[in-house]
Amino acid sequence: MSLETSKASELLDLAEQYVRSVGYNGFSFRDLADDAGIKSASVHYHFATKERLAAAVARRYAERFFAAVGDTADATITANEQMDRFVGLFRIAISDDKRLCLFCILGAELSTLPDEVQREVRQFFADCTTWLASLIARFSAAKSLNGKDLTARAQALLASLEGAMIVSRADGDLAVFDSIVGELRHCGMIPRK
Amino acid sequence: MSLETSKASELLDLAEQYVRSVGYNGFSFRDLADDAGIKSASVHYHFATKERLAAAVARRYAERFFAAVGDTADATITANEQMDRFVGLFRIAISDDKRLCLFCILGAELSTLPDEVQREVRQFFADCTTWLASLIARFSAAKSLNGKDLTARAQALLASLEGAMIVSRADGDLAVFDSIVGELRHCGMIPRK
DNA sequence: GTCTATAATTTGATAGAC
DNA sequence: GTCTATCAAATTATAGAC
Repeated sequence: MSLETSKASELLDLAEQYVRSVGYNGFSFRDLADDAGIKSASVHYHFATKERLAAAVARRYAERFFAAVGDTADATITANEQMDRFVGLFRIAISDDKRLCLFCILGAELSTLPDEVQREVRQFFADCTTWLASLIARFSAAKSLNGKDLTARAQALLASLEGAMIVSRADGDLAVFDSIVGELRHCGMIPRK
Repeated sequence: MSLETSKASELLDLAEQYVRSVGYNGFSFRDLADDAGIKSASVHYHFATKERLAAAVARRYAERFFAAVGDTADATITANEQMDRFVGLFRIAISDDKRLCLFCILGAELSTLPDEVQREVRQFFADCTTWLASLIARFSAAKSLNGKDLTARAQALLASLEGAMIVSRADGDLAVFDSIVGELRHCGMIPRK
């Protein structure tokens, strides 16, 4: 269960790719083991159960995500730039083969996930909403909004981006994602200072 | 395989509920059979394979969906009312226990679905985009938009609603869906004549 | 850390009786 | 139309050797 091991992190990488492609119920320990060049029993040495593996994948994904977008209190980056970073992370996720953002697919699968994984999913959406509300508050156009309005704005934008990945992948064209982002900017859902 | 049979349509009902709750990979023929009070072997009499069952569920769902929203050329209903119908169908889907719109979850699972089901998913999103673009065109605010712009608008709104269901369910509060719809109206993504 | 071997269960699906 | 019986394969997971 040592996440320091190179094999453990390799398994996390592979598991993340699997989840983002086919979901939690769409891959097995054997698929994972084959890709990693070991036996499925050996996967259990690193991660006792599939639930713990998926929870570890989710936690690492969330940590990296928030590390990548940065702190909203960071004064060395403009609100515009930080919003571009945020949107950019979703674009990177969808442009990676035919995959989605991890929490988009886990969110859709929510009620079939083990408890520990469900908690990670809910936590990510909650944290993401908080982060986004805090960023939106930095835009002058949002100066008149109270906390509840900011949360609503944040959830709407988050929802639009998650949905954009699904619609874009179904169409098979990354341009659809870009087109939707363009609409979100145009209508002010993605603010511009 | 006779979809006229009452048992076949009961199985479609149950399968639809399963897919909308736990996805295509989240339930088995035995789960379905138990709920229907028959044996799993008997399910195969009505639907030869899981692929054909899921495809039938998807086709029926799409047919009912477009029948419920009506024809965009129908002059007996205003564009406002028809948009409310459209949004309302998504709200009904999410307010049904902890379920999603069928194509939201199938869209997320896309790359793990059998070919026939994948085709149904792509078809629904394509048809839904066409329908929505045609409706949006009826609003005066969209009079200056060309076909490509209308498609982009339609895809953006469709994506936002699909994502709203995921985010709302993760939060566990239907009010989140309503709040997001409020934002979509406010920013003009959902037009108003 | 990885292996072999295996357990216990579930899966989608088929054959054939009633 | 539904059943019993069964299949082959896959699943998560464990025990114990190396």
